[in-house]
Amino acid sequence: MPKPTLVDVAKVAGVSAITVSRALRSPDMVSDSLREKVHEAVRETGYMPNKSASALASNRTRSVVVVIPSISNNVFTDVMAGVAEALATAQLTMQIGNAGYDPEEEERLLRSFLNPAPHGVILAGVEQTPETLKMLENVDVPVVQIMDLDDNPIGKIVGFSNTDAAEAGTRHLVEQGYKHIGFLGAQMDPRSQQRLAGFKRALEKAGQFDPRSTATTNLPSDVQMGATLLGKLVSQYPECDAVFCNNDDLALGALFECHRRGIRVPLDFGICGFNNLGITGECFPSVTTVETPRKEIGRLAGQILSVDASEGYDKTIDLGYSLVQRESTTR
Amino acid sequence: MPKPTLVDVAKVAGVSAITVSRALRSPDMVSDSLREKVHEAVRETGYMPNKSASALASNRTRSVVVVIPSISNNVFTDVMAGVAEALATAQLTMQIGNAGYDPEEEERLLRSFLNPAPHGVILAGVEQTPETLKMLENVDVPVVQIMDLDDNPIGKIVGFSNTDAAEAGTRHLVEQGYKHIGFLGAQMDPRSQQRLAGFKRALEKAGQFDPRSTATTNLPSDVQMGATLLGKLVSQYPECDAVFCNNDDLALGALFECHRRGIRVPLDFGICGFNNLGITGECFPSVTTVETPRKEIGRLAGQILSVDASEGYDKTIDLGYSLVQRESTTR
DNA sequence: TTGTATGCGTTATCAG
DNA sequence: CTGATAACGCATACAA
Repeated sequence: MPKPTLVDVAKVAGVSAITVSRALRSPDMVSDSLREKVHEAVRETGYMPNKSASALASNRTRSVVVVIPSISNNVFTDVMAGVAEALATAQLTMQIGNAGYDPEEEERLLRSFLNPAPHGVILAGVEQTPETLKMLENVDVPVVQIMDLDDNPIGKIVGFSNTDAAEAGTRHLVEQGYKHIGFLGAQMDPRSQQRLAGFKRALEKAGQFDPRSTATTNLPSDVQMGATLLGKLVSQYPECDAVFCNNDDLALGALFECHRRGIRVPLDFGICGFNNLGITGECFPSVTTVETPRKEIGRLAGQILSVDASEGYDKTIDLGYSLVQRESTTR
Repeated sequence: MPKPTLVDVAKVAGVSAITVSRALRSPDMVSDSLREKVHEAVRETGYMPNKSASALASNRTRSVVVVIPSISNNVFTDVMAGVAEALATAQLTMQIGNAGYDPEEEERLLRSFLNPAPHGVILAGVEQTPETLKMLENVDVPVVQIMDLDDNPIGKIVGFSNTDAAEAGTRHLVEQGYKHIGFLGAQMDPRSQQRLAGFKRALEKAGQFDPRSTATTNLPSDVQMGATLLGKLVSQYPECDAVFCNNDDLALGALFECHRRGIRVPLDFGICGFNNLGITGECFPSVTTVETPRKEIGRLAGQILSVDASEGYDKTIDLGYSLVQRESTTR
């Protein structure tokens, strides 16, 4: 008996196909006795629902599309883990798209993922192309944006203020008595730009901003780039005695470069990272960083899309951030 | 005109629906003139194929299922990136499952992913449950196993010898003159066990194996665990003057712990990691490691599943490994 | 609460 | 090379 279908199960249970369908999807629309019979028949036949047929008939899939900027960035794998966790309890699956920090690619991916309509969509940030917005509207699918805040999200948005978070990290360096603080940034996407703005704001408030203080690139962010950018920074801004880094990768690279150059951290030079990606807490010296609730963001986004009526949630949800002070800024 | 279908396109092109279908899927079954007309009509209408309908009718999807042991392990995100790259050119998508190093969970995931049948399946290692094997056989879907080697793969297998790779790393430590070499291992899955076997083999060949030399745990592998395990190792094996680590995370943790304890690397203590995850090349001192061709493995697995007849490929493909010597073992 | 009829958009099959 | 017709397995709308 190859691949039992609803009809096969129905025959075994002595009911109609639609009753089986209902017993599985909306158990309380079916009487207790029939529900029991149906479940029994399902077990007996080894029935597995055919997702394509279901999607075709209902014009909806049971999967949530998650389009992230980078699959090799641990920030987003943490988010994905959170999403997966939330979706699992609702019997939903996750369809991942890797947009490579490119809104056009995001659009292309969505175009291919939107037919038939998925159960929901999770997107990073608020920089969707106009075409993307139109598509999303046409399909009428619930959307959750993440990793940022906005007063007018497509659907809902859950994240934190990148500007405020970066300001807090920078302010911490100021409070520790560093006088010439620089900024390291790679992969300068919109949220990175916001962090740069937060950095500037903190220094301007402290009256310490110097135009030579930022070293950035649009190349991908990694440890090596952190070392490179630190070199660039100290050569263009020799008085520099601390850095706020856009990302923990860069902070580690900066730390290692300091080791190589014999610069003492935190005594001569302070380092603050961003995200709290784990390793910053273990290296020597350990690195101060701004922790972001990545997994929690993913989980909440997944949760919102799991429930039928997401009306219980605010349209903008700020999950905040927190400063994790460690050795690299404690002198 | 909401959601144009094949029929809509067919009307515009003045042909039948099935011709449109063919023009898109098997262009050379259709005359040049009609093919042109069809493509024109597709553009005009903005047609996007409905995957559910296609899957239902053909009983095959256009997506490749990839079940990996951990989504937060960069080893596997590198693999995924490779797979995605290969599939993109063949208009295939990737469906990811996160099995958490649990064959039973792998089985559950596959069960839900196998109806309707995907275009192909990629699995890590060779430790599938008997039920998984049976399911795979019933569905008759092409399977590629990765990250290991085996003479009797389910379908094809592309990877490298974990045993040989670990032996090479350990032998390198021997050759550098270290006399009391230990092993650090977390998340002791089957491939980790193979590496442990390779470690032992190298030391036995050198006549240096000591039963106190291994510190392992089944807890997840991360930098912190590397530090913990190093502590355990030196307390149970005080003469220890080098470690081969099952993973770069552990190697970094060991390195940082050496810093904290004032143990000089590489002078007093040698460290060799596994995988070459990038950061090992940037830290201070940089860490020797055994490089594994993760992305290439993913890419090749994706490629094999992209072509109709994968007969051009051997059933077992060994992509090898290579030792990357750095400062942590160079004295 | 349960069942009947019908259609979802595509592809397989078989004719022409 | 092209087309007509019939599935594919399930869910929606309505009826009972």
